[in-house]
Amino acid sequence: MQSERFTALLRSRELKSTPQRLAMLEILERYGHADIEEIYNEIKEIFISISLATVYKNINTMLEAGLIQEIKIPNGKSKFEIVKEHHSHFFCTQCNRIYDIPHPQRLPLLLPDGFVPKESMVMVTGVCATCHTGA
Amino acid sequence: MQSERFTALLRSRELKSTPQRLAMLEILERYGHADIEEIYNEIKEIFISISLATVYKNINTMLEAGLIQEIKIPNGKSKFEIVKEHHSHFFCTQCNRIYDIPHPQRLPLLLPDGFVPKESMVMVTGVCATCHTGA
DNA sequence: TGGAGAAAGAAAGTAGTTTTCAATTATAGC
DNA sequence: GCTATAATTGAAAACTACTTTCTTTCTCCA
Repeated sequence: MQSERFTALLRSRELKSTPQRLAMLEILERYGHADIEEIYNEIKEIFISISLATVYKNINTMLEAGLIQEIKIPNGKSKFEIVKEHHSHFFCTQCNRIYDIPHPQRLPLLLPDGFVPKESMVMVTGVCATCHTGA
Repeated sequence: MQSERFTALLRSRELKSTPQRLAMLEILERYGHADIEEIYNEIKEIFISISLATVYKNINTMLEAGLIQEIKIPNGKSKFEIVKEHHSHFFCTQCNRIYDIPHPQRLPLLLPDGFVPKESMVMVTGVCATCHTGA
């Protein structure tokens, strides 16, 4: 079953596997990228009395565990995604959707002497194919 | 005088040149990158009774006018900077400072068919020279 | 330099997020 | 499977960041 995977994922980071967390991960996987509001609205369909505080707490717990990551959106609310291979993001300013795009093989970065890079993030804004072809 | 420049800058975007806005621009220039709190604390030294609402309103006004821009910080508060030539950012996770770095000449991006890029942002995290050499 | 319109300041209001605490639940060990 | 323990949940209150409203003051063009 699907949730076995997420249970294993949670346990691998010493987090308890609760139905609420499993549902959140399932939603994140289905959406690809979702913000707090989207997650809360979706999960309420299953757990009618879930608290928004639980959603926030689990987001923070899973962020700290490195299970999910935050994507800061230009002039918008943060979205979250399950951590996977390193990639870049395309943000469509028309439909507000986020798309994963391959991360450039080599970012030709010119860092000043002594600067030690750890991670690089690329965010491209523009218009996606669906919006552009006027669908 | 210094403020003449900022007055011209504000007027070029049809914004009135007020002492508060001039001070904010001066602070932004001096800091390079500053968050709301830093701006507010600095400007209070000059305008003891300035309202935080004024700072927010001016930030938003100048953002909309394209005079300044927001930099979203991984796990941190947004910083603001005066708009200048396109560049990338380096965020030192040790001292929390932002550094401007040259934007890669050519970002080797692989966008799906039909996607039209408009802007690209690169954020590099790591440790800056000052922190790395243990200064 | 007078007046229209914009901006400032103060205070109240809103949104988003975190904390607290009692009750419940997951899981490791038996 | 059952139990103990520690973590998680939900509800409410609290907190922080930001915006709105309203009145007063300021900018700047005629």
